[in-house]
Amino acid sequence: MPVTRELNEDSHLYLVDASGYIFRAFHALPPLTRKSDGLPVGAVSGFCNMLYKLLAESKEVTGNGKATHFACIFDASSKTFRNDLDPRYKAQRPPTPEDLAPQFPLVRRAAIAFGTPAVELDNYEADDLIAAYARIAEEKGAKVTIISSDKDLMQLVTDKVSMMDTMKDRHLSFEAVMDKFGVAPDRVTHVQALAGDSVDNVPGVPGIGLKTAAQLINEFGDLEALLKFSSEHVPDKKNKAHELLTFKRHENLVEFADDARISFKLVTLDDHTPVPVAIEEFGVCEPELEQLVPFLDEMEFRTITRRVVQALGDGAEPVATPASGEATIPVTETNNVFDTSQYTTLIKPDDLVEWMRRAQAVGVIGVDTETDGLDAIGANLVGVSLALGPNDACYIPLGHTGDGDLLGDGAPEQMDMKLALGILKPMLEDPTILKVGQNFKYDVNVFHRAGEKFLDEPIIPYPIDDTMLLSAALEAGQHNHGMDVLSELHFDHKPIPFKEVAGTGKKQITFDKVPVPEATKYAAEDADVTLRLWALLKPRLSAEGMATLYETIERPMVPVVAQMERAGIFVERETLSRLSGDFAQRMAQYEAEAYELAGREFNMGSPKQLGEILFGEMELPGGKKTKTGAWATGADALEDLAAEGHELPKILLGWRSLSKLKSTYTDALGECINAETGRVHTSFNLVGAQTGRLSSSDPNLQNIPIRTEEGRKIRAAFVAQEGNVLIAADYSQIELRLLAHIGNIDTLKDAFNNDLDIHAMTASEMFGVPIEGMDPMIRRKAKAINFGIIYGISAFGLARQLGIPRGEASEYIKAYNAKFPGILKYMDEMKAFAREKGYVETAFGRRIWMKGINGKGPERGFAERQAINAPLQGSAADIIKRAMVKMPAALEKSGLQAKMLLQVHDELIFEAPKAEAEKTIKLVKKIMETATFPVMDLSVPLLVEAEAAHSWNEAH
DNA sequence: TTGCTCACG
DNA sequence: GACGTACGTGAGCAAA
Repeated sequence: MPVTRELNEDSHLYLVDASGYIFRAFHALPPLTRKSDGLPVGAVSGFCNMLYKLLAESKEVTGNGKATHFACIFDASSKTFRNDLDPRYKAQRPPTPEDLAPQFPLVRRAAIAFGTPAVELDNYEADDLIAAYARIAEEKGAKVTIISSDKDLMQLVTDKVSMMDTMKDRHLSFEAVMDKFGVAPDRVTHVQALAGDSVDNVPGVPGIGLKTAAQLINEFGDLEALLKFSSEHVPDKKNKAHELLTFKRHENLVEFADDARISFKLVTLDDHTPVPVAIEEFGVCEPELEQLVPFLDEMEFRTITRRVVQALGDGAEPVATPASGEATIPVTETNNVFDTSQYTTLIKPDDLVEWMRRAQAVGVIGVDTETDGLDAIGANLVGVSLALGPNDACYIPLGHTGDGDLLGDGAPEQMDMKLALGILKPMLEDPTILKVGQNFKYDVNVFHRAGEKFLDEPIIPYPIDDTMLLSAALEAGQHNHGMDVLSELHFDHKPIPFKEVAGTGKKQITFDKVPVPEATKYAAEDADVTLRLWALLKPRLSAEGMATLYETIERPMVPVVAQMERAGIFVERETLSRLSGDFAQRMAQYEAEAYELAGREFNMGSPKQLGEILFGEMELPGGKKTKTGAWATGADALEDLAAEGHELPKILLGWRSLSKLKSTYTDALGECINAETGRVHTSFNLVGAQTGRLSSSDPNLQNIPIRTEEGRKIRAAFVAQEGNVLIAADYSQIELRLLAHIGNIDTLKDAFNNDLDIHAMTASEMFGVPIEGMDPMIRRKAKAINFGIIYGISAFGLARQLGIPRGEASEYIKAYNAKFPGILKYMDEMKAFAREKGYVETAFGRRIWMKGINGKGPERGFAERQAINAPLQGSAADIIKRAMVKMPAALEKSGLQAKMLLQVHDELIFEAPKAEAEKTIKLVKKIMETATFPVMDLSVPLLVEAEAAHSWNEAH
């Protein structure tokens, strides 16, 4: 029990922001469940460890560090007086995760068990109580340490009050606050009131972020002074009222003054909150073993129980722990030693049942599937591997078809598929067991289909984590995220290559033919590596601030995209083969004409032979070499020649486009039609692009032709099935809109807010021509420039794109920068940010690491353009992913049958019953247009155009 | 396997 | 003053 003790100048009060800690621990620490019944206790465990460490340390530290008073402060309920101030406050908070909710009462008990008061007060947040106690302690001359990393508490920092982040083992002092907010702690609330907070839904003033807010407060002193100045000094047409107040900022400060005042109240902690327990009651005492040990025991925390008993007790062994005799090395204690001889092959159902029991006890399991093919939709399940700890992995052969007695022991070679899946299913769907995979979308689909086939109902693994997605969230741009790369990088261990077990080239066999002993080594190792990667990467998520991105965008994509891959899209085989024939005929004509002109036959598909003919034999002028010294025969070069009146290049261009369409699309796509479903099932790579975009392969359905009439005929072969329509919904100008928002460029924002033709507006501004009756060529130039901006423009690139001299392009860029100075500022900021941090960020916090940003020459220029483009392309990717994640539930809630089939970067394709087309379009548009909500409200509207039709060609 | 070319956003 | 460049992908073919 805490003791009563007066506070004076020698006192030191520790205040633990317990509620804040729980949330952070929950996301940062590996999930942990109580062995006996699966009760989730990860946050409780983290809390106990933290308390123990804190109490032990503060005992040892002499002088100011030593705690004389100690208390854990909790939120009492989710509703507080702030909700009455503004109903928006924290209104968008997602519901508490299921496996976190039961831990709150346990953490309160933990605090009490450690002999520290657990304090809370209805209608107030923990932060308010902390503010009140800190004030009281300070008035008595005591020192205060607040255990939290919550920025909302930073306003309390003084020379007596400091903060400590135990997870990062870091003290936050006056300087750290200055660093974060750009103002002294006592001005923090003023800055927050202006900048707002999307996490807590504090409105703030639009267009003012932390940086601007800090500048303004430093200039005007406080919020009221600033608001007063803004309302009293109306700027005139030409002159701003103050150097820091752009017209837009000034306008917003006047218009949203009330929001700012409300925000100020929301962010200001009430340090006169009535305290439910007198501060003198917080006197530190030794925890009482009689109270603490039973609690720790009940939680089944063996390690910490032992520690506590050794530190505080008489050396006696702790109370006996459950006698399960588990020998599993905790997954968190990974090492780099791999021993494939420890892997086991599971043949007997009883052994599998025992593994399921252990999975239950450990609470997290590495899972990998082996199949007889590469695509998750066509391939069959061959085996499953599991891992529960380093070198503690097994393989369950299920569909091996090799001849003979595979193990040579006369035992049955493998378990019955149906029986094994029946045992695995409850574990895979058990909400208290976390399934960890590498590229788990593949395994999700394999399990889904195997369940349907053998158990008459799908197996839907949940909950899951994906090491590939973890790696991409943490290190996009640094390397790719295949298991081999990650294993070598993190463990300096090269897993057995697939080729080693399956062979290569013609002799390659499918996995079902691989002898079980080799299959066990290969497959179990994959599960082992995966689980070790998880133990390494998962805790880094929160530590590096990437948990929200991963949990709200990346991981939820797995089931959504898996469903899209299973759905596939119907493609008319007849249309494709008719086109193939048509193209072949016309190519033959082109070939005949080309041979005639060249004076001999040659391979038109060979750039080498082509170069020799054009620039060697025919001696056409202007030939350029590629970097390897070969003649360049790309479309640009051929077009130049054609423009000079040469016939052969024209023919080649025509032949090339047909050849491309035929080989890549009309021929290849027909081969991709799945025999069972009659549809084409692409594979989406969730980490295909470092910017966060998806990529599509086998076949790539994100590059189906559209720009030419011939190409569109291919798109017309993608159709809805009888009674359905395809719906194509695409974001209009999303990257330019994001440029307007992120770069905070008023002219662009106004244009989008007034629904103007953005390219015409640009042209009008730059060239001083009216929008009405504009020359299409002028608009085209402006459009090219707008695109160029997004790509990190250069005079060279623009000149090439528009076919104009470089000097002219240079003039355009100058004119552009003069008219839209904000964009130059955006570009400089991105470059500077990338140089300093080594990465850039998207709107939703995705990080893209830049290689070579601090290098020199071309390498650096490349990285700089990337730094300009990546936040825009990546933010657009964030947004459409958010829409995709929300979509299935929204459709279901509206009772609509529509299925999402494809994503093409800024476009989603659905198939829906004809009768529901109208309603589906309406809903899809709404979800896509509001995808940033409630976390973010862009300063420009997002516009989605959607249409329904029989074919993809007509729908787009 | 590498380079070239070209389909898409 | 020259360097080299538009950003992000995947696939098929030729040529080694």
